[in-house]
Amino acid sequence: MLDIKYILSNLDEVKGFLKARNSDLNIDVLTELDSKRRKIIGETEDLKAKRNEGSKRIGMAKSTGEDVNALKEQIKDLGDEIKTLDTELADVENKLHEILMTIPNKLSPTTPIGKDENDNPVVRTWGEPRKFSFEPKPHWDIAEALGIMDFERGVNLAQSRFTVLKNAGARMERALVNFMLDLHTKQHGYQEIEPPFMVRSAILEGTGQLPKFAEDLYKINNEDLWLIPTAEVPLTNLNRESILEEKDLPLYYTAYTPCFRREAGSAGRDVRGLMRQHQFDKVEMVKICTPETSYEELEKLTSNAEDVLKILELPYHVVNLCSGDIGFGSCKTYDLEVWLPSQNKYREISSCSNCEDFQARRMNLRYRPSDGGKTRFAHTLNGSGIAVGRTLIAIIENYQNEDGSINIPKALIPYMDGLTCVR
RNA sequence: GGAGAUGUGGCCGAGCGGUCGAAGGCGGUUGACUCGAAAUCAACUGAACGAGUUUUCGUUCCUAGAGUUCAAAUCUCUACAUCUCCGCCA
Repeated sequence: MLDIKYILSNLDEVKGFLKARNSDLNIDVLTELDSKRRKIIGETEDLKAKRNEGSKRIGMAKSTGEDVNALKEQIKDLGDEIKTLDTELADVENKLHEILMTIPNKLSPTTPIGKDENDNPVVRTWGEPRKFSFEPKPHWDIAEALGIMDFERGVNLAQSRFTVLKNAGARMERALVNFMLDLHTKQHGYQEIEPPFMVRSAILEGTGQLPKFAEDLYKINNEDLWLIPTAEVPLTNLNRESILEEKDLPLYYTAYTPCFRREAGSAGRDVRGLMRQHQFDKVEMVKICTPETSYEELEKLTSNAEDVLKILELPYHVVNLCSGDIGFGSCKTYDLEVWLPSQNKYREISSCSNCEDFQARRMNLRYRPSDGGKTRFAHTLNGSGIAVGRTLIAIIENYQNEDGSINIPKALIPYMDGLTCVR
């Protein structure tokens, strides 16, 4: 959520980035609603001050045994007037809040302007795509032949876009989770968290998935609980509604969780294989820091994610998401895209974002500066560290051999009890 | 799931329907004392919103929401959470 004061005093700027985001949201109503709000607050506070004073006088009169009926008569009607105004005020504030909650974040000056994913500039590239002496197969062919993935059984147990991992496949998924968590906790300084996998609506509003993107989420029947679409949600909300001390910042959190997404609107995309599932595993990284350091922290966060790919020796590149492709709550996002030989292109495997104070304002996450000044909203960042299922895909495809076996990346061998090859 | 108890500021803990943002303590900050520290003493010590913006004034917040009243931390109702006992269960 953006600060209403910021919006009203920078209307043109706000309209500019709405346009850059391909949003046709009309924010002119905000001006009117806000002045209406101020007017009602002034009126109701005057009345309340009058009532408080009257009530105080009644109290004093009563203690000296005076008759208070006349005084009561004087302020009797104030209560009704106040109630009417308060209701009006609540209406206006709800309307205002509703609109504010649907306005996307502003953009960093370093976020390129562009229409869609084709306009995302490549920032850097790491590694060389391997030259195959044979036609590389897609991961689903290899994995099914090796008996480490069962797509039919996944569908049978749940529905399409669910998969069963078996034997070395299941084992490698677990190995990757442990490898990533060890890397982030031991090398990168993150605290390991295991959060709830279901959260309340207010929590999803805090990070921005609600109210706008309910159709992407799974909701529990008859309860105010939703399955998390990413660990970003519980991790970022971990310190919500509190005032942190600057000396305790930055906070680094990492967690492994399954993620649940409806994938509404992606019909027909990546229907084969493990690429786009309703349930997938992810190791997430979240940071809470001061405004002064958040862009520096974004660079570090991104390189923490890159380290996973470097150590696993998977070629990738980093793109800077343009204004038309960037997420609702992010000011700046780097996507890591890993090389997939069967598709002959780079595919998203991590997304690292600086949300500045957008989420913090929604969840009332503040900190007190060391100099004792006024409380400020913290900055929040999140990044995949990284998507586990897609890493498994990348390993299978990049490490495949002509005979259908797959080598295990060096760094992963200890996590596989010394297994060097799945055949 | 059933029965009972409880829910006050960073923490502990008072609080008769009236002058309570809330006694007292702990913690924290600053100052005094000290070569320094500890101890001691003193002062200060929540947030948000609105108006003015140098000092200020007003409103709201005692788990959340609703109600009674001129007035609610204090009374009523509902929800949620915690604790104890019983049941069930990984």
